[in-house]
Amino acid sequence: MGKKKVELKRIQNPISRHATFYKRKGGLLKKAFELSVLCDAEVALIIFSETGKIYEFASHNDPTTILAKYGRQMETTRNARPSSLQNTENIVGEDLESLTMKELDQLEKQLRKSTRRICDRKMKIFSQSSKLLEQQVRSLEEENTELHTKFNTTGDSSTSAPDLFIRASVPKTQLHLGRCDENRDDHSFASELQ
Amino acid sequence: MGKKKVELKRIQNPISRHATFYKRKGGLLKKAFELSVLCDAEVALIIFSETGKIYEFASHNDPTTILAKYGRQMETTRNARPSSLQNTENIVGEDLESLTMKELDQLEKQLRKSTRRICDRKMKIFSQSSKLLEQQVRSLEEENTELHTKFNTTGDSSTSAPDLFIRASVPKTQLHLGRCDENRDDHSFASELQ
DNA sequence: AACTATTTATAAGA
DNA sequence: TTCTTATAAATAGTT
Repeated sequence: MGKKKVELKRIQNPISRHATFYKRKGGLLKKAFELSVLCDAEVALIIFSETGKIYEFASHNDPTTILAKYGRQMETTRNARPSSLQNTENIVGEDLESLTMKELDQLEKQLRKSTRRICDRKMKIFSQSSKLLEQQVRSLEEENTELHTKFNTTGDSSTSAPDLFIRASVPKTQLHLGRCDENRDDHSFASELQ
Repeated sequence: MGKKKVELKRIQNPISRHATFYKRKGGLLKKAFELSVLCDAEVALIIFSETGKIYEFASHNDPTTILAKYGRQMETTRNARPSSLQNTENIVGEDLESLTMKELDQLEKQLRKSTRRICDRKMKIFSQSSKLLEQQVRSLEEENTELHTKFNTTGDSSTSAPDLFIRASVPKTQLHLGRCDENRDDHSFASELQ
């Protein structure tokens, strides 16, 4: 729609290209706005110029929110994908660019779960070792007391001092630790999308 | 551009509204495409119809990627905001809708950091208690041995058994645990946006 | 969906 | 960029 019909290909002359960009950008934004008003539709439009300048239009919410909604919709639409999620471990830090939001979310969930498992495991190891150590202490104390009684000897004060300190710094309630991150929120990013 | 000039407001008649949506949607998508080709610009357009149907156009990458890029750009643009991040604790689980991607990212980082701190703290407490318990065990063992030697008595086998088990299940290397989640990736979501 | 009468967008030029 | 103008495109109302 101009004095001449234009071919649909990249405009070679940089001046013309920029001029056309300026005009058509305005037209596109205007039409996006009109569509949203006339038809009560949700519209998000983002334009990057060659120089990286950004132009946007969003009808109802901000573009990010609309993107989120878009991402959620896509979840249900895109059914079959190269299923790269089976061997999750290999993906991390590598091929993230090619993953959908849903896949990234699943990945994050798995990583969180793994971290939690590791943490749980470490806590369990500690908890067990503590239990055994305490058991050993009790056992030795008993034997010790027995020996003292048996031979009528008085206990050395240097051995009972640390015992008091331990009871003060590690109360029984702290030893029942449960999960490492029991308070984490279970709501993942994608499931919060609106 | 039609037989009559139209007022810029929601079209009341649902039939007309839908017809107009259908036509203008096509026009908008076409123009978005043309702009991207003619001017070599990156364009992302997402349209939701009243009925929730989704229509999209994305020039270079998929809309998600372009919108992610948009989000990153916005970070540097949007400078001053009602600064609700000072009292982070109050936000979690409440007002998330109103936050920008950057703010959400900061929030996530803080939560992760908090979780890590809690975990670190728990590990430290355990580590210290373990150290003290081991110290106590050594001390008691010494005293015990001393007593046995002193009175020429043989040690009870039931007290030395758990000791062996502990050494087997909790090797020294495991006791130096460092951070609870030392292997976590430091790359937050927003900083990965391209 | 198709058909036109019109309105709008915009290419080229200043 | 911004304006002007000739022309191409889009589309409102109708079938």
